[in-house]
Amino acid sequence: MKESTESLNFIEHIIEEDLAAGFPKEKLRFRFPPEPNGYLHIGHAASICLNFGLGEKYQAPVNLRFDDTNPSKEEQEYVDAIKRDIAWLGFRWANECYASDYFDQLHAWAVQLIKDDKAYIDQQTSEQIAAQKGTPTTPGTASPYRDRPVQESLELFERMKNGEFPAGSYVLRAKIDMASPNMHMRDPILYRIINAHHHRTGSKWCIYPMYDWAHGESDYIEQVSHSLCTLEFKAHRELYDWYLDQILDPNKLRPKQREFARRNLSYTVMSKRKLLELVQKKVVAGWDDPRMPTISGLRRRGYTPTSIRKFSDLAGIAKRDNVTDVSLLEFCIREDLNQTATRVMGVLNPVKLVITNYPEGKSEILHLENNPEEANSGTHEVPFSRELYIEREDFKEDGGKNYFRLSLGNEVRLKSAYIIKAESVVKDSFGEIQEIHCTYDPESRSGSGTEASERKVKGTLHWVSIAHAIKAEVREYDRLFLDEAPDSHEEKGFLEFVNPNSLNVIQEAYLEPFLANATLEDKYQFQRLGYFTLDPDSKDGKLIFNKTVGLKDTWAKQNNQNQAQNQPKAATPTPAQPQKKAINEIQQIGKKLTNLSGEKLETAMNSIREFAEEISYEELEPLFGTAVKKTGTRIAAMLALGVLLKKGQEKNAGIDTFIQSGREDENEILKAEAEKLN
RNA sequence: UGGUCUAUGGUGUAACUGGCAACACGUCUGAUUUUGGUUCAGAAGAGUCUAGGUUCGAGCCCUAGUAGACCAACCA
Repeated sequence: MKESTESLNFIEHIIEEDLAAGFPKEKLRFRFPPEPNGYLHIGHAASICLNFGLGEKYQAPVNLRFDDTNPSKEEQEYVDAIKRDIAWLGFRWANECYASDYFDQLHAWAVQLIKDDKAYIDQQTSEQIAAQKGTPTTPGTASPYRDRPVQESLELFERMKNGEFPAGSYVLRAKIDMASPNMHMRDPILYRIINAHHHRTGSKWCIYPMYDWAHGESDYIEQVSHSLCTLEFKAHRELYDWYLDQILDPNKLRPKQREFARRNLSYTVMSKRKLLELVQKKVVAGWDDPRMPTISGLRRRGYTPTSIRKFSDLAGIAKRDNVTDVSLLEFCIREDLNQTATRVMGVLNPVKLVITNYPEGKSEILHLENNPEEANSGTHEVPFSRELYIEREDFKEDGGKNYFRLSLGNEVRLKSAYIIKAESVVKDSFGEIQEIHCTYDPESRSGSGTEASERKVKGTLHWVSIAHAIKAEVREYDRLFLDEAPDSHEEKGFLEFVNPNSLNVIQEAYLEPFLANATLEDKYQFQRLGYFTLDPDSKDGKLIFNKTVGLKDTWAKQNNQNQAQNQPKAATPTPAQPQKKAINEIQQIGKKLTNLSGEKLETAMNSIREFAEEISYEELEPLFGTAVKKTGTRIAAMLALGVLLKKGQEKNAGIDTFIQSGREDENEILKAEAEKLN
């Protein structure tokens, strides 16, 4: 159970308020309403976790409802994928519903609307209707068919339903208000003719309800109490309510729509249309490509339901535009996998290491802890022998003092095995290292309890025995886009930011033999490298592992920083930061002034004086009116004024008043500066 | 240019009916460590878009700006 001190998001506040106002808790009901026209993504996870999370929190039913009102875009494949993803996330829906289940009811209500003279049949082209709609700033004009007699509309609607007309020839429109400032209220379309096979109703219908008509009424039919959707539907709310008003039985629950901001993730895109484009243009291998932000992509990549739910929880729900840093998602998966993943060893970029004093032909079985984070996780066996692979990056002939890995003459621990010392290298004619020759300390075997085994050495390396290693393909992934928000550029399409190196395939990695029995469900930590999971492309005899996410790597970070520092200054492109105006700088610095003291204060005041050299009196004058409590800004203004006066600015009434007010202020600094100018 | 919504450290969210701006990620130290992981201890970083106002007191209320988002599909 959650603690009562936990902070609530604004949706939860609304529900708590409703409850406090007397809404019965047992009538709470939610729904998640996807359109089956694409796969679910991490943005949907926000909505799924919100709705189903609310259901769990209040013990309320949550329906899964497919908004399947447009047969030309929707497919059974998507229905199946969506159900699979939600179930995988660990949520259980109360009912599996379809808007198409309500087509008969919706149609009956539409007929009633016509009879009530609240709807009419229009027979203009979509262009004509669009033109009459007006713009957000100018009112629309009425359709010439707006006052068609009720009986005539009724007959035409019936004939539409019977398939007597071609697609696009007639529509049913609500009769609301062509002058409404809300475009959605300008006689919106309720029904249109579509001749396409529907994944559930087949060819029964050739007229299909529009989203607004179907959605709110579906909520009503299911007696959903809180209909939560994303912000772009805010403007639809008025129509949602209008439709409800037409059919509402006052004895029944009236659903209410509330809107929250959709969740964006940095370095990716989050719209089904764009994701579909990536699939269709073969930028990625499919909806479940591990680089995709889809639930199925993340699953294939190795993300767990726990991590995704945790992410949704941490990211929260609010109403402002956002781009959540992907590092938060990565934190969530690392946190989960650190607790649960089995530790193994694998070498991705091998170099041969020979232990010269280890008997040829000998091998032994060592034991590797399955998970140091979990006390009873046990161990598994790993073979050791004279010839091993280690990572090429784990050896340098001369490493330097910050290099904890293997270098000539230095000792290092082989994880769960022995301490070794590098003695020499064998190179080919290009100078490339072929073999590293070392000696080992036979007394130092891990866990043997000997004094030598307890010895502290700086570094520990992972390794595999060449004779025993199994081969596997390993796929490493980088962000799919190079830009933090690839679809936020007006002049460039998101595809221009695709990262050409988002996939790196290692054809032949060497893994400890334990991994031969890996299953798709298993999660591994390749020690010192990251988390990996088996890809479904794996076949008998050919293992393929996906890298879910790397371990945090402070060493790599440190290296990158050093490299950046060593680069000549001209090569580091200074971001084209628009130069702030001097007056703004002064305001900025001034704000913080009252929090500073000593040297910092001195520095700040001096930089204000410097910036003041570049400003005009006209720019400064408005600051004289700064509220009394904003002392910092007033000090800054006083300092700047001092500079201007020194430069020959004439005193005037405004200046005198400002100086006088400063002299009378409680703040010592302000007082002192004002005195100087008096 | 009409309507609607939003604005809090680098990022994402909190802050109850006005009462010392909090948490997480990220960043940076240091300790521990047979994973340069984990864990632990700590630090820096915002005075809440701007300017007024109400108030003993404003991130929160009021006014006026500014910036961004959404709205004119027979899509959802």
